[in-house]
Amino acid sequence: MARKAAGRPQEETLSLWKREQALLKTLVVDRDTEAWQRDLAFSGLQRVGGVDVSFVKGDSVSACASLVVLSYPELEVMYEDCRMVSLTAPYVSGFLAFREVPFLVDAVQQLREKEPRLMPQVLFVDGNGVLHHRGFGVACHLGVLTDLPCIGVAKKLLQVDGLENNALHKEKIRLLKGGGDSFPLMGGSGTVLGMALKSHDHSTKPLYVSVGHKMSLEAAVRLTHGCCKFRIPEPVRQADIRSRDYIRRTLGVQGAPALRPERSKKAQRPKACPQGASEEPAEVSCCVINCSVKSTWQRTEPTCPSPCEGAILEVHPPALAVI
DNA sequence: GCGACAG
DNA sequence: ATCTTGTCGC
Repeated sequence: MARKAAGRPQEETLSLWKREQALLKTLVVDRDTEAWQRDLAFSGLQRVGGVDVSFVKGDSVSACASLVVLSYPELEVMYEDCRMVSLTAPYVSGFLAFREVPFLVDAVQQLREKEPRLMPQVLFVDGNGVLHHRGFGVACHLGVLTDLPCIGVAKKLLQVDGLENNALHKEKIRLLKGGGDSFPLMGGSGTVLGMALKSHDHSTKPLYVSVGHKMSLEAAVRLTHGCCKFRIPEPVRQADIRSRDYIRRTLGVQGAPALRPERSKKAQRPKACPQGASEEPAEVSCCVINCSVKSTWQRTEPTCPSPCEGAILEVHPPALAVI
């Protein structure tokens, strides 16, 4: 049963979301905080993570959230966690995080509790970081809430603060010679918001890299290039492939195209395969912990008839918003 | 009516 | 994000 998309949020909700973004934005660290980030070979970096959310085609509510961890520099998958989720917030440009980030935070929290040794040292996020309407895209949001270094990687240019995908921009793209070449994306205020990166030699379309959290733009661009076997950085690419595959396996061969949420419970088992122990991946329990952030959407729209002001009393890394 | 629009 | 097969090229 394909559920309908939630409509556009009320203006009041968008105001609350903007306030939350403004508050959390003050916690973003846009410089290198780890030793490996300043090393030319990234020595000390062993695990890179990627997250993604894939959707069920006729359904804008059912989706698969995935978190993968790859070894660096080999880029082999060490950990994979896919789970079906029901999205409550609609997609609104500029507010992507309110739709997807609660489930990604949950996935990181699971990993932190069950397999802390596999915690990635940096997370690649499908979407922008500070290259955003209000300087706080999904990569910043996830970074602040998890306290992990994050890199925003978008496939299309978000045209904000004077940035335009115009003829001049396209010409700059055409002038990129080989993989690793990039040019700065300067906002109207004179600030460099991100970089357009040719992720490998034969890629026509660039990647738009921006700082998410706890990492400089220079290191973010260099590491992104270092994680690209193909156009899309391998951590995000694997998260995407595996989440889509998970949906196909879960909803595919059943005959009836109807969604069966009860089946997903059985399938909720992330596999951890440290050091290729055996062919059979170790089972990891996967109970969902309700200690992570409730989305503002869930707090205000369906459940709170009276405006609960979305007051945030306390924020600290990992910055978990508390009502 | 027209352009914009991360995922 | 998703709708969609084969096809052309390295």
